[in-house]
Amino acid sequence: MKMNEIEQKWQKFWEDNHIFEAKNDSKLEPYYVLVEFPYPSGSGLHVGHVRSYTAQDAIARLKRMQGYNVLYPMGWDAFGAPAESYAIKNNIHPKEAVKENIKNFKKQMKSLGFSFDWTREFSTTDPEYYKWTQWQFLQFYKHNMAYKATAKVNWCPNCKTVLSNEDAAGGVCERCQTKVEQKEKSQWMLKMSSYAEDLLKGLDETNFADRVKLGQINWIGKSKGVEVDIPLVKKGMFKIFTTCIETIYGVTFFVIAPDGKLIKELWDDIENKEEVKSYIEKTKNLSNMARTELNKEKKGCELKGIMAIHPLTKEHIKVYTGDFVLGEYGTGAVMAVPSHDERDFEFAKYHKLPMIQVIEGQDTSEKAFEKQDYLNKNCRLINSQEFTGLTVEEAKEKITEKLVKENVARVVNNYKMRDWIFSRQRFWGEPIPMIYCEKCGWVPMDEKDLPLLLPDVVNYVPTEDGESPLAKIDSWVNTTCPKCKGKAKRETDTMPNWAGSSWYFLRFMDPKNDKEFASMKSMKYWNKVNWYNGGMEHTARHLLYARFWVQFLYNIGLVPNKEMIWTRVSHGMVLGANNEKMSKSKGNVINPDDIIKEYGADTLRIYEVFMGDYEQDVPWSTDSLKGCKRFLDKVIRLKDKVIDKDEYSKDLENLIHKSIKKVEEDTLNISYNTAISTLMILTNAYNEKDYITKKDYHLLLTLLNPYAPHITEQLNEEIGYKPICLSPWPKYDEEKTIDHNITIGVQVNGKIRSEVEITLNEKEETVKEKVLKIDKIAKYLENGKLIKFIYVSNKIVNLIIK
RNA sequence: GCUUAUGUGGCGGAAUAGGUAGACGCAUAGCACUCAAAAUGCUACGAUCGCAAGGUCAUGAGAGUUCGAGUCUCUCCAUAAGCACCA
Repeated sequence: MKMNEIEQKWQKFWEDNHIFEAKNDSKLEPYYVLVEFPYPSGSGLHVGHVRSYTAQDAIARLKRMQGYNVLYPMGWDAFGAPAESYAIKNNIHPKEAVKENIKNFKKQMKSLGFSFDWTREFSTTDPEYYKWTQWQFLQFYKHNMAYKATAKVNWCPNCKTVLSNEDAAGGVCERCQTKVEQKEKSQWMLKMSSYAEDLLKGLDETNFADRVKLGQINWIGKSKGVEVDIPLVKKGMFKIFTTCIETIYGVTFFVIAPDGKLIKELWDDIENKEEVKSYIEKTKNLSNMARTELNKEKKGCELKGIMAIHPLTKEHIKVYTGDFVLGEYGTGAVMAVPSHDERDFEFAKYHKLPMIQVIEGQDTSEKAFEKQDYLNKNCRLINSQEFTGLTVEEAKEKITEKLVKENVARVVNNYKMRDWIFSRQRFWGEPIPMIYCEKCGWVPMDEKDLPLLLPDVVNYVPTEDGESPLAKIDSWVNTTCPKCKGKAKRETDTMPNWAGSSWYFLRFMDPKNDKEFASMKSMKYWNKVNWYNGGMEHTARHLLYARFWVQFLYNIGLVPNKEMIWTRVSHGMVLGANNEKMSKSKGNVINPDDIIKEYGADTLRIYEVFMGDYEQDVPWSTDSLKGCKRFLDKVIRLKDKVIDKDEYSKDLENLIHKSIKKVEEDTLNISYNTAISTLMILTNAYNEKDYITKKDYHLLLTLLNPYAPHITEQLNEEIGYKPICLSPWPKYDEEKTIDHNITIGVQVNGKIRSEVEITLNEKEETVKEKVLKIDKIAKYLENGKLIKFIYVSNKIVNLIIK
């Protein structure tokens, strides 16, 4: 039988017998294995996809054999800009393009024999699915978690289009290389910032890898500090946020953001309005990149007429605006301590402002003495009235205490994480189900009218002023207000790509439900995603969005757990043979179809997990792939050595039990490469024998099955066993994995000189006796005296000889 | 600049409650089989000195702790990814 016939035969068998279909009403323990569902691009499945799908497939198959009711689903994350660009270019409706691509992806996946439960398949672009995405958006809105606000977008003045951060990388438009501008647009926002603390705390209820947790923590960016009221000489006040309250006596000016609310509040009292206005204008149009170019010189502009009062010394202090202060973070204003902050230092130098050193330990005439250098070094305060002489750490506490007591400050936390900008000026996304009525304002659509379908239009190009293409379709835009029934217009922005992927794992638990996005009963049964795998690039944002979404649903009582994902693992990329990212332009792309055709699906699967550490990037090597083919060929040839005997060969027993243990542990421990090498060792051991028993062979095939399911099923059938996919995973006997005779190293003065064979847990005396009898060791003893005999049970012998 | 990760043969990588570094695979070379090739099998394969026995040096660099360090501590260096004025 040819390889591809074997593959097709078993793929058909699995499908015909519904082997991989998960049951929602099972009595068995559930196990939910999830891989990030792909964006079905026109270029087809990437060998990188194959790597993670194979890895997770191995887990799914193993867990199934262990008797779990395994859910291993697959679907499509098919909204997004690439599909839209493709559609514009080829003049085809994205819906059609997506359909084609999905078909191709699915065919490729099936040819690899992944054990997905295809009965649960869906695409985020299915109206039956995005109906619920829209419905959930309405819940956000109804619980005051969605609001409209102006936010900056990347704008290409040449293409007349809004760009994503990715497309605006480096501050230029990816398509035409024009400099990207910042444009203010009114957009829907989700109040994610209010979940910052919960998202941090929730991490304790997960089993994410440390580096994944860290990614989440960094993205949330919590900092603890003090918010201080700063009164103004004339009238009013503003607030500043600082994490370094100990430097408050070093304040020589204040800086407020040019882009925040604060400057507008102070506007009336500003005397040099023209100058300030032109500064604001100048910074406003700069993209973030251009702003960082100004890094060297801290310019900015004094706010004449505004004079602040130092909260402790009561001195009068100047106020500036400067674009290094961000309107969106903290209070949008900072206290400037040039002696102890590099940015403030440069600003002060530029404006020739005074500096006061308040922490001892370093000269501050040339550069600031910053917190990373003075914290926890027992540095003491100077020039700080009654706090002089205290350590930085003491002063932090005492100064805060005083300010809080005087009721001019509060201890607060700030987070880098902002609210989620939820609008996209694009066609190919979920329409936001909101309606604007002149009389009633923003009104949510009636839930029973969902889904709000994307219209079939011919032109997907955004409008001249950056509105979504939907804005051009009058028949779609014009509607009636659900409240007053008067004339109204639909929101024409669509949701971001992240929306559909924020809850898809819940839908997989109950994909056909047309009453709710998923029933509580199903979600309670499946409980949590046991194992979630995806790329490193998604560990920060996608995971954070998904967790936020789930926590919100939990808080309004719609999901059973605050965290619905238990373990998250991130895989490394598969690079081209030249160690660079695979790309068409570099000509280093490997198409899995070609590999399957030439070497077979099982070979590709084995190679993908054997190629290296799963969490690290690895370059492609066709030579190594051939080695995996050789391994499978060896397994096939072993069949000629099989004798009809239904027990393990005695001399293989120990190795067999060790192998079961190791393959099982490694597979569930993301050490796929060593699981394969264990199987290679077992195969080599079989190969050295003149014959092996049927049972020996069946065992090898079973252990190998999660990785190479086709050929193992075939060989297994040929020796007369029932299908592996219907058989249990073998159990190992701990007692039989133990080696009773072991060889350990013998060191002289810490250097390996010989070895000695001992029995397990052998007593020191007899080991010593044996060691001293070794010729080589005896020789060392002739030239010196044995000072000390070190024996670490079952590990090593070390003789100290002088 | 900050954060994180990673540095082990010609290559991908094994090995961490500190205990024989280089498992497994690839590449390479020699041999066997063959008219030949492929496939397969056997042997060698970190560097270096030596005919050999054996020795010396080796896990990015340098120190340290230890009977013993790829693994622990400190100081550097390099590479990659992410964040980039977060007060």
